[in-house]
Amino acid sequence: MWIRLLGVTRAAEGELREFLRVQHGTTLPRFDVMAALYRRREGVTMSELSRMLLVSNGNATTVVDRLEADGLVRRTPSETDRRTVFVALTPEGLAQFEVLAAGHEAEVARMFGGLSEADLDALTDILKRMGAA
Amino acid sequence: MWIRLLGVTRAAEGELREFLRVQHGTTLPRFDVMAALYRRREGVTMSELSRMLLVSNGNATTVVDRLEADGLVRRTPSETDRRTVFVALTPEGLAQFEVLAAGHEAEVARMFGGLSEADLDALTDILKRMGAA
DNA sequence: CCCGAAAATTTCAAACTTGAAATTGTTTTG
DNA sequence: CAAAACAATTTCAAGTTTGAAATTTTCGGG
Repeated sequence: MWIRLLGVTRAAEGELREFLRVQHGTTLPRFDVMAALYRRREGVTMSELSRMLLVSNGNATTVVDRLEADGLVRRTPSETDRRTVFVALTPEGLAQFEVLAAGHEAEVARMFGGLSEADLDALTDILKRMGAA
Repeated sequence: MWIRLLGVTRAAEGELREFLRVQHGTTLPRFDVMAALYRRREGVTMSELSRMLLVSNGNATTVVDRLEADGLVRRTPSETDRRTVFVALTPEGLAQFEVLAAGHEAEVARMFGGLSEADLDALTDILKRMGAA
């Protein structure tokens, strides 16, 4: 079961990676960061970001560094705690992400188009319980 | 659904990575390669290996390079086609993998212990159909 | 107030990963 | 047969990822 889960996930990730690269000239980690920042429009701290994406702090730092250099993301120091930094999408980042997201959505739908509603529901339900454990 | 699938898989991968690192001083990619070679005891070509693991050829090369340097894996040139190379576990690799595999098995069982037999069957069934698509 | 523990982030070295290009070898076809 | 197409592997540069160490800052107890 675990082998199969890993296989399906890796194959899907590979297709998404390919899609983002060929159609949009970007990468999966960049997309992941932008998606997290899109869901939390008001901005998140670096720690929150790495927890959301299940990656290390150091990793979040380098991806954000690159996005910031490209003007898609902005760092804002906290007023109340000089250790923390808030990260948020810039207007350019927001605009670019909305294009990406539409394509991404369609690509995911295409990849899992073969599944019935019942399968999707059953799968979501089981995964929810797995995540809770 | 996709988000949840990715989340569950990443979390499980993270736990396995941690387990392999702390308990056995090795890494997930090394384990993956050794597991593939264990399943195909007679040896596989580099191309087969990267197809089995869903990674690029270049990636397979570097992981095998390291395992070979550690004496866990052996490269043997093909007699009939001078382009291809067969990779297989050495006796040391085999012995080490059997220890790793026992721990890995227990760790996977522990991680997914909360699921019922019915859930496991349903999940396996759906994943099987997804993989076929 | 001050010191040590804890927290947030960055830095760093090492490993992993990708995709493209280069290398070498095989096969097909004109 | 020779040239072109195809195949297997490695090399390479760039990016990703990790976990540990370093840095800076906050916070709590003495």
